[in-house]
Amino acid sequence: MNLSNMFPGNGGLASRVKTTTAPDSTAKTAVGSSLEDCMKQSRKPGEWPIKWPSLRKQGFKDYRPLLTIQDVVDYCKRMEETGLGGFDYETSGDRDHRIPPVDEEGNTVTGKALDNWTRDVNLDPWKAEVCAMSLSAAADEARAIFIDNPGINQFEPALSRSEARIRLFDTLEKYFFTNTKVVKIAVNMNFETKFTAKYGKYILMPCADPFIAWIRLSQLILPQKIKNPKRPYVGKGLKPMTKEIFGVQMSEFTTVLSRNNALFFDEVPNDEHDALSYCCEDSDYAVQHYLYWDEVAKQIPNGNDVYPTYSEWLKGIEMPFTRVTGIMEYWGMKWDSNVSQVKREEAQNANEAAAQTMRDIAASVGVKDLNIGVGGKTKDVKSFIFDTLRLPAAAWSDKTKEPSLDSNALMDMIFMLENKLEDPDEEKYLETPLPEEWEMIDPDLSYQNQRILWPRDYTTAELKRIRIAKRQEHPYKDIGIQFLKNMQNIQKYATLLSSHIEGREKYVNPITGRIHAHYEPWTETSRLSSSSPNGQNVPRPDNDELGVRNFYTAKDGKILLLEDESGFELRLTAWKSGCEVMRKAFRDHEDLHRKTAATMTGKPEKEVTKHERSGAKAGNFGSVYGGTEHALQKTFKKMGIRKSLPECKHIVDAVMATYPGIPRMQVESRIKARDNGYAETIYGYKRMLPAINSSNRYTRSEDERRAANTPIQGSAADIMKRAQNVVYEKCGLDTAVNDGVEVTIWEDFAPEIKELLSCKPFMCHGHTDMVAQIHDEIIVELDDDPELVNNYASWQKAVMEIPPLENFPVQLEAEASVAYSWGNKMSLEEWNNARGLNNGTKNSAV
DNA sequence: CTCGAACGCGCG
DNA sequence: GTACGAGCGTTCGAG
Repeated sequence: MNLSNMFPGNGGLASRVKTTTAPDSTAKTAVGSSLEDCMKQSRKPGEWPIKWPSLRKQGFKDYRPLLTIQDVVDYCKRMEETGLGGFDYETSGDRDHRIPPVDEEGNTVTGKALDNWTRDVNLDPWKAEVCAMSLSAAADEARAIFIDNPGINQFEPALSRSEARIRLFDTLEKYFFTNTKVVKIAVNMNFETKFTAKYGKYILMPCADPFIAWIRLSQLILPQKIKNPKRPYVGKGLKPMTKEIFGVQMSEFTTVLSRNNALFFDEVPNDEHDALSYCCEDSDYAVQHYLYWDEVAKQIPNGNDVYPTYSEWLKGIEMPFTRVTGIMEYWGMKWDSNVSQVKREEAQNANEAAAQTMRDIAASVGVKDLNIGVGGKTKDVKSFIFDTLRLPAAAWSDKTKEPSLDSNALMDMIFMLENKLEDPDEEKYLETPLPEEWEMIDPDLSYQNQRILWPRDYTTAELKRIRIAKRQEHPYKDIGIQFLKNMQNIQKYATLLSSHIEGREKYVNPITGRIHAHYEPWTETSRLSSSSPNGQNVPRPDNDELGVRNFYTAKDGKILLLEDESGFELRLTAWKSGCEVMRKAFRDHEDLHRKTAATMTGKPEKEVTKHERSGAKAGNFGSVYGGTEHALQKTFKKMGIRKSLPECKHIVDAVMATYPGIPRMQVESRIKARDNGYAETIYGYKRMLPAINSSNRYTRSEDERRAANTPIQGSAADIMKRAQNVVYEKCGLDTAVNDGVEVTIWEDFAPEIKELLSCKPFMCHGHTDMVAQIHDEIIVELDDDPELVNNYASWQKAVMEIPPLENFPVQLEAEASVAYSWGNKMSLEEWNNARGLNNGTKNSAV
């Protein structure tokens, strides 16, 4: 073919590569002089000496189309030779969703509105198709496959487009996705995972996502270049990073479209240079970035044998995990709009009733038409409480010093009114017994002057107690309490309504009837975060009269299987702290909270009450966070329990005395973090702690608590990621087998994982689908088939219970529940009984 | 009118 | 000033 057609005289790809690198004399090093500047600075703790890979010169671009299935098979062989398989999809709205990006007046939208349109129409796997894609076996070369674009380079033109697409993905499944000799590389593989799933295929190991690599590495070695640590990916997409690392300006999507008068990529003629280069560039640079950043990652050692460097951690855990977020986003969870509608009206009525009561109370003291707002916390309401009624405040904001009206403060204000307190600090005097003769004592006088009337001298506390007892009731005590209680109500229902009902309902996908929560790994501890809507903060049934979790249901003919790591963070604390008491407690299936309660009360364990145990439980959890008695007191208040500071201190002390490894771990973690400048998880994720050696005591102790907590919380995240990677892998392997593909299992998996992956195929796309993760819990949607459900549950339990390291001192334990709607779950045993399967676990799979 | 800060609340 | 991690809705005031 005549390549000169693809590279027109001016502005062609080859010339563009030259002009972007050559004239820039400063671009001698990989990322330009600014990087040198970064490295010149004295190394702070946690910064590694990195030998940056030298900039490779961009060669002649060998970009060509593949026209037949045989071409694709042949190129897969080529990728097998190099071991590299960059790939990338171009997607366009399908026949039913080709809505032009115009506003109500017919003008083409731009900017943010255009981004939203693209996301909705072109990037949703339920509304769009893969119209073209590319593959790359090496730097500077790539192959494009045009399915829908018009022109002479169409893939298998004799077939219908849908048939061509199906045949293409079948071919890729057989020779590419399941090929253990090729690293499947995609920038933002979350996206590729979703569209691969659309065609029922899975991206199997080994695989990599350079986007994850360059951000994770930047966090460690180029923190100066991350403007917003909470969104470390901003400004770090493929195009800006390619410009920064390789000095190459990649084509812009919108430019390609407008040059070709196209609204959708599949309208760009495939025999134009634009279509070919745009398509191929992404795969080419996916490969180049992968090779570049892996050189960097290899230089960062990890503190464990399983993944000796950051490179192994990235390749084994973190990059493959983008497949997991992708598959969970693809499936989402079914949302029952009918039930939610009924409950929404219920909440609206309750809310309106509370608002009316509040307005009536205000009117009764002469304030007409009080503006309640949605949540009952407008400044008019605040003014009514503190200026009109003059109710005593219970807490104040640190930043603005304004009185607080959160649920704790409301509870405390009611308590203060009931007990005639004017200041929240007076609460402690209520514990002081009131002398019998209190009525005849004037606490404002002194014993010196009152020898005749006072039988004895009184302590300051007693005098305070008497003063409180002698006080008049607050003039607005009754209506004040009534008003505050209605505020509590309105707050509760307003949150449920706006955040959890309306806030979720608006995300229901019209095609699937499901909510596809978004997941991201960019948290400080490497946990997942979820958004749009957040799928990880749905109210628990014990705290939600409306039962929002029940709006999430299994599809007809399916069940939800919920499997959680029991006592996850405490088990990891037992590992990390080396605490023998804790390890033994888990080994012998003792009740850890009861043990703490026994220390706390001095009672034998079996005499501990439920109430005492729940106090100890809060203390045990608090210890994982480096907690103090102040924080514990707050936690109790949230639980509706009032405890004094000394009581809380007593609980904290009891935890430390029961499990002496915990305070030891806190000290050790702190020392280690001071030396390293970072905290590290079980498999090697590192969190920088820039203030760990700060002279500011407050910020330093913040980082010290993080130093103790991150290895626990982050290790939990690492272990969940490994488990979910295995779940994705198995579903992909079994699905491929089901498609008649011969599969092999990636050699680098640990032996126990290999064993679990190689059991008889029983999973399948569309029948055993991972739909959510909530930090210690995996939710899958399974066919309502007892044999499948029991096989799956015990298989996944085995995966979740794999010892994280050799000779791991604590056994992980996973517990399975089954639900038809999320809020109504039963144990697997209960479900089996309900299905008449008393000896449920027929374990043919494991 | 838009945007960010502050607050408050849901989750593990 | 006193707990780790996260996202979202409301209100309000600044620009």
